[in-house]
Amino acid sequence: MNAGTEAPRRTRIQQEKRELILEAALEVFSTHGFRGSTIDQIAEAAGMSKPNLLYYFRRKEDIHETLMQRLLDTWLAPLRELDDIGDPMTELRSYIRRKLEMARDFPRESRLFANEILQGAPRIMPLLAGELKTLVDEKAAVIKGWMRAGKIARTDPWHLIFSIWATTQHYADFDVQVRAVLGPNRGGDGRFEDAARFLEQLFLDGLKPKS
Amino acid sequence: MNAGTEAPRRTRIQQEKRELILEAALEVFSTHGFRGSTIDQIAEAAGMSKPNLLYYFRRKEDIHETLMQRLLDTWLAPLRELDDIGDPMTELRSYIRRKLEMARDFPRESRLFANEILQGAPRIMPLLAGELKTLVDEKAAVIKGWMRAGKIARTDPWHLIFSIWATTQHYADFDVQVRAVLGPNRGGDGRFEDAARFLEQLFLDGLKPKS
DNA sequence: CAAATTTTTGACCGATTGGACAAACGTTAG
DNA sequence: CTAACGTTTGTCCAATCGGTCAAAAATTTG
Repeated sequence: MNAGTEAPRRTRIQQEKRELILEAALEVFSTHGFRGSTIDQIAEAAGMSKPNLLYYFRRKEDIHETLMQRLLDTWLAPLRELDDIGDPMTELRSYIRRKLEMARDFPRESRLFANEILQGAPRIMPLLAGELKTLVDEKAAVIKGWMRAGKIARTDPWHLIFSIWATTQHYADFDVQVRAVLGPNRGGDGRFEDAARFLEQLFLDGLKPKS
Repeated sequence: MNAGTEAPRRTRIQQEKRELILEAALEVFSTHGFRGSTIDQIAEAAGMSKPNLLYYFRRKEDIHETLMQRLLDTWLAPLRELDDIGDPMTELRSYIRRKLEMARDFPRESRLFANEILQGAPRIMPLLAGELKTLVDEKAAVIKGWMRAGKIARTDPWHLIFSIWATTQHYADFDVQVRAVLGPNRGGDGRFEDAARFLEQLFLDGLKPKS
C-alpha cells in the first residue's frame, strides 16, 4: 500500500517555489500548449534559472501532470454540486452561471484543458474514460430523473451537459475571437453579463417567439 | 499595383505536390498545433524528404498561412449563406445543421482553427477584427430584423452566433472527450445525429417543460 | 560558531529543430 | 542528342530543446 505516493514532506521553500513554478507554467502552457512551451520560458516567467526549476520538477512532464491533476478537481467541482435537491431549473441555471464565472475567472485553466483535449488528450485519456465518464453518467441520471418527473423538457442529458460546457468555456477558450467580433464597445467587461443573460434565455426558452 | 501578389504560375507537379503538403500539414498542425509540429513530421506525412518539402514552401509559416487562408473561406461559408429570404427559424436550423455537418466532416479544419484561436490568434488577428467582424455584424443585423418582426425571440444576436459556433464545433474540437464520456455504445457514429436532435430542440424550445 | 543540509548557479551534453546549399537526378523542348 | 529547366536528395549548420552535474552559495540544525 501507499507505494509511489509517499508523503511529499516538503520544505517551506519547496512549497513556495513549487507554487511559483506551477503558476508560471499555467500561464505558459495555457497559451502555447505542452510541446509549444519550453522550460526556459517557464523558468523565466517564474523568475528563476532553468536548472533551478529542474531542481523542483525533474521533468517538464511532471509540471504539466501536477497542473492537470489539480485542474480537474476544481474544474469539475460545479458539476459535482449539481444535486437532486432543489428546483431542477434553478439547479441547471446556477450550474450554467457557475461555469460561466469560471470561464471568466479562470480562463487559463480552461485553455490548458482545451489544449490537452484538442491534441487528443494523450496525458489524461484514462481520466476522461474513467472518473469523468462516471461523474457525467451519474449526473445524467439525475437529469433524466427530472425529465421523467416532468420538471424539464425531455432531451439527451449527455448532450445537454456538452452544450453547457461548450457555450460557457467558449468565452474562455475563444476569448480573443469573442472580443475581436464584439469590438471595443461591446467586447469590454460587460460581455460576460451579456453572455449570462443570453445563455439563461437560450437554455430556458430557446428561440421560438413567444407570440 | 499587384505588388507581392503576382500570378503564381505553377507547374502541374508543383500544384500536385503543394496540395499533398497542405493535406499532410493539415493533419499534423491540427493535432499538434503550430509550434508542436515539425517540418519533418509534415514531410514524412506527405511522403517526401524535408528539403523537398522546403522546395515548395520556403518556410514552415508559409504552409500554415496558406492553410489558414483557405480555411477561413470554407469555414465561414455557412454563415455567409444565412440569408434574409426564407423562414427565419428554418434558416437558423439549417445553419446549425450545416455547422454540425462541418464539424463531423472537417474536424481537422475545426481543430486547426481552434488551435490558432486558443493561442491568441497571433497569425490571423487582423482577419478576426476585420473580415470576420464585418460578416458577423452583418448577419447579426439580419437576425435583429427577424427579432423585430417577431419571427424569433429577442436576444443578443452576437451571442446567439457564438453559441451556435460553440455547440457545433465542440463535437470536432472536443471529440476525444465526447467519445470518452459517451462510451463505446453511444459514442459511435450515431453521436452526431443525437447531437443534431438535441441542438434542434435546445435552440427551438429550450429546456422549459411543455407542461 | 560549525557541520549538515538545502538551494542556486554556470557550464555542459546529446538530440532535435528550422532551414541552406550544391550536387545529382529527371523531364522536356529544340 | 543536348541544353535548359524543374525536381530531389544528402549533407551540413546554427539555434534551441530537455536535461545533467559538480561546485558554489545559502540556509537550517546542532
